[in-house]
Amino acid sequence: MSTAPVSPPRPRGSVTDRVYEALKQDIFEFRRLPGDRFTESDVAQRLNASRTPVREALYRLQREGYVDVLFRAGWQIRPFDFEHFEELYDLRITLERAAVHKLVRQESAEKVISQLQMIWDPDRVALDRVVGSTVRVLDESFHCEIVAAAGNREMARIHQELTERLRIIRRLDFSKENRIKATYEEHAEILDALARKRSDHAAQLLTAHIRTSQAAVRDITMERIREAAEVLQRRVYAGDAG
Amino acid sequence: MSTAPVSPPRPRGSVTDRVYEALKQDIFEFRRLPGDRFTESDVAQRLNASRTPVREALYRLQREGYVDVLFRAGWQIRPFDFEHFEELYDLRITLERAAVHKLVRQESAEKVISQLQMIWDPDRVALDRVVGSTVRVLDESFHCEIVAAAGNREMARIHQELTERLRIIRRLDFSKENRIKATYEEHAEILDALARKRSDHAAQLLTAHIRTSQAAVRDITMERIREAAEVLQRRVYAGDAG
DNA sequence: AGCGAGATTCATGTATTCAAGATTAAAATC
DNA sequence: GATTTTAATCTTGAATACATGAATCTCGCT
Repeated sequence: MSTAPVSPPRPRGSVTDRVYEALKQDIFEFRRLPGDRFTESDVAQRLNASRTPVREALYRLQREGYVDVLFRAGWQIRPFDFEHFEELYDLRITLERAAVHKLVRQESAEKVISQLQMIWDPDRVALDRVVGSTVRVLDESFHCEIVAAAGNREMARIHQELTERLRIIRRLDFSKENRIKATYEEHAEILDALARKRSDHAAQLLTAHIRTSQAAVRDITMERIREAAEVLQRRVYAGDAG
Repeated sequence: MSTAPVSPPRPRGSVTDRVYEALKQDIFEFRRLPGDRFTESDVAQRLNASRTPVREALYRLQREGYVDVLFRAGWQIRPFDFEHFEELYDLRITLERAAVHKLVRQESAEKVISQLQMIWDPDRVALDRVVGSTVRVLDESFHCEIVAAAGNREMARIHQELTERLRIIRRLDFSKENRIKATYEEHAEILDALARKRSDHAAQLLTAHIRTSQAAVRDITMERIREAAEVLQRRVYAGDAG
């Protein structure tokens, strides 16, 4: 017993992975809307796969909270539940606050912090040229790297999952330039506090930073969902629906 | 769109669920040891099922961190990684501390706290008659209910998962009577602090409580695993192995 | 005996088929 | 016309069959 693993893990290019990513994109791009119902065979046919990998992908998405299975009656995109998103944000704050406090006690902290400071120096960046989608990716990695650097792998994993689940609404935050500018400034402040080992202050700034983003997103989301629904509706009436 | 779900969720008695529970029990009871390798067909034959539900159960267990799939080379019980358990404990502390601070601000707090106080009053319980396995269940629900009462469902869900994953080693904590007595006293103290809305104090007590349990478990676990391994070995030599 | 090439076995990943019951539509009745 | 009954359809859950490639074993060779 206790033989070490010898072969590589599941290959990246599996059908299951492809279906999983495609479905997730569909949900993220609002091509499937909260409440929409569909069947496994539907998805299988659309994505040129059999039901087996489709089912595996759907179960993964179910565990991650994106879809629900209705016993012998198809699947459903989990309806938007804003209270739930609020709770996700809350949990994110809890985790990142804890991470900050852990981080200042790690030896590797300085290195990570100074690396992040290179990226988030508002003076070195042409703020009016920054693209929103890029900032979203950078913002995600800012928060994830802070948590990862705290040294608790499980915490980092949960936080990573949270980030994925919040992505669907968080990216709306970077559609306005003032939010982009604010993000740079706030990140710089947080890093400054971290560099000085002022973990309490850093945690406080981080909390405010996330809360701001949370509030901004809350304002925008409903509007966007309604827009997407209208576009789809129009497509349906024009006879262009699948 | 937006049709409400009409049929009940997946029935409890599904083959997948049965296989899932059986495998988890095997792992918890040390009938399958960390490092052990096995195949899907093995499990299917043993549990009288086809490979399909076995695979679904295994993937669930994989996501929860109990097993690994080796590409085209079978499955493996994830080797014991004590650092990882330490991290799980750490995360548990983080979540429960946050929950305590949230809890004192909830209106429903008083009710939950006084209910728990009924259970964990050391004066009302014949401590020498308490059974370890019962205390473990009660202890789990003590911590879970505090987190649940804080009002963040996602936090409660993650905490619940943590509890499950730690169960395999946590139950070893209640095999000695002094730990049982200490558990009652510490829980009572925590509840007292909560009732007085001293969340800082409660968080501090809770942290110490969990750390104690963590240390006690750390001492016992290795010994137990070795014992289980010896028993199995003996069975193998006696020709009684499956 | 030690070693290596090739065939074979066996593993998971995927596709297909079968089963049971929920949904839906039609038909029959009041 | 409204409502109940019934039959056809459709859905997921589970079992089985097939494909692909890794691991292993055999057999011949040095």
